Amino acid sequence: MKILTLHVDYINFKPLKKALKSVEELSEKEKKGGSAKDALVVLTAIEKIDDNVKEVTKKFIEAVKDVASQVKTNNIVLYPYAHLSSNLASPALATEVLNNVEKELKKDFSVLKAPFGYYKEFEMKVKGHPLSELSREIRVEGEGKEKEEKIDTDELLRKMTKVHMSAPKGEKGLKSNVEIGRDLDLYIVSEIVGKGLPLLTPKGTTIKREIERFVTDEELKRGYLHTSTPVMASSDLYKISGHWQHYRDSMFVLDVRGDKFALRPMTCPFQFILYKSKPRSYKELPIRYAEIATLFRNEKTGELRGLTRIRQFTLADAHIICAPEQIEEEFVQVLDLIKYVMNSLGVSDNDIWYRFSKWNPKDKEKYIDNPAAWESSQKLMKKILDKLKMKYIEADGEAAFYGPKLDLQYKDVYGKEDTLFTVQIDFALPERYDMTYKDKNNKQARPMVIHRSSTGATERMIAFLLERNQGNLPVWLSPIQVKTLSLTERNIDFVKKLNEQLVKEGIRTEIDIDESPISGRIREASLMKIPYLIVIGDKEEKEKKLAVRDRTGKNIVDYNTEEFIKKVKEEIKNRKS
RNA sequence: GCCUGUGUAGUUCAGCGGUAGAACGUUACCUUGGUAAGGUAAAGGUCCUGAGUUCAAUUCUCAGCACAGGCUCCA
Repeated sequence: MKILTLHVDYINFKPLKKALKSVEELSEKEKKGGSAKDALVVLTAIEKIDDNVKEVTKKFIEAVKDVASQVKTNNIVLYPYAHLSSNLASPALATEVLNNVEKELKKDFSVLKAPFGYYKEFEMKVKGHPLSELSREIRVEGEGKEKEEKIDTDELLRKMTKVHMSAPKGEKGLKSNVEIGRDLDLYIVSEIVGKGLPLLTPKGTTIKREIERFVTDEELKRGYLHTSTPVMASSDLYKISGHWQHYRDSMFVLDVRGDKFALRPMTCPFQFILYKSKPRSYKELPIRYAEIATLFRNEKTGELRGLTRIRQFTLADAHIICAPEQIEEEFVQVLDLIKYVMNSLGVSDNDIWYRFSKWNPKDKEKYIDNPAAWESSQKLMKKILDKLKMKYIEADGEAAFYGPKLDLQYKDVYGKEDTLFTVQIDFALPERYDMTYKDKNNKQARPMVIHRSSTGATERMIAFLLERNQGNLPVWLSPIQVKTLSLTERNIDFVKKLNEQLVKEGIRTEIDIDESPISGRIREASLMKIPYLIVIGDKEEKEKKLAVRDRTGKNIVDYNTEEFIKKVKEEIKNRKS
């Protein structure tokens, strides 16, 4: 990076036209240009090698602070000035550095930034004292030619095996999902992978898969159409909805050969594109698009926790596009689905409460400015809730930026509140995306959209279930459903054969043919919260009976093999909790 | 992002200004048992990383990284 600092009596500038195609449009305020008095103008050229944004920013701030303190000014004008270098950075990198630098400078100075990527007219009067004109070259150490990246394989390998799974006990000594996840071998957090990116083990993955299979099958029965859309898209896609403007800071932005892309933080626009791919008739509505969607949100570091708040997560997401007169019925249907899902997963009404999340008319920044639409959609939601005689609390300022929400809230073992499910009525995005259909009178009409999740984020749901049940998952969700243990060496063959039979029936199993005493092995299996343990000794082999121990340890019952298989399969099928 | 705490064996943790310990787990051998811990032995460590103080740092100081809790936020 090269900078030229000028201490001026005044500077005036005004953008005239774009110098770069890919550059963002200016706000009305920015179009008018800017001016400052008694300021330090920092003409700045960002170069290709400035890709270590953090370090470059740090050095830049140091340099500017140094000069500013010498010339005794608190006003900084950050002025992108390409002409200082012949080795310029990509516009994306330059923008990133400039934004970052601006943010940091604002902590200590009054900062004015001239727009990047525009031809600008400007005039200024430089004071002329010895320190009024200075140039600096900002280099991060080890950069440039010497920047052969040194890879310390040993260090990286050490980091790779470094697992952090320690957490305090919650209220009443309950274990958190982190502790349970560690003890039951469900997931790990590896330092080398990165923050908020847990790795599910085969056992953890089993739980996730079962939940997602269940909800997919149920949605298909209820008329949802499942889609499969990309996990990234050009930033333009998110600009239409306003997500880019609202949430840019918590999106993962990528430079794809000079174009700006982002990993998707939500599914809406993708499914809207599918809707818009051809003209729609009222006869097609409602269209219910669903997707088990992998989403990415660059949450702030302090917000990340266990499986409840992570940077990549999976949402059983859906968007119901319907005519305004259908919205009430669809909303009711969504609630019915959620109730069904809750029931199947063993989430009771005592675990959660309903929050009717409304906008805050005073917060113009956060919410789309359309008071009439807000009032009418909130009224509609309230009407539905009251009609269903639901108990809920009202919360101002908790709505999405595009519409009111019904959130199902829960508390984790630490007593912290979080959202498990959410249903949102959206009046705004259909308009922004210009979604239409032909109504009965062959007139263009505007649909409404319900955004909803049927299990919430799968990872968070798993965390909730683990904490709620302290690891004792219902049989259908248990990673291992039946474990068979041999009492002596003589029983190993029988155990193996029995296990094969169980596996063929679609039961998830493990065997333990260890030669240590049975009590220790029972203990080990109990700690893993396996629903059924079968011990096979000579007696069982002879009598062709299975000695089955349930998770409570209180009942040890003899079954014949067929009976037992039937029992377990039925429990799985009925999702008995 | 802010505040607080933590980082030592695969895991959970103890410990200490003079380069380390337990339990569980792992492996081997012994043990052939009846529903929550059978015995013995061995292997396993850059005490998170970097800088500073010091004759000497895993230990003290600072910075960074990661994890956890609280705040804030959550499309």
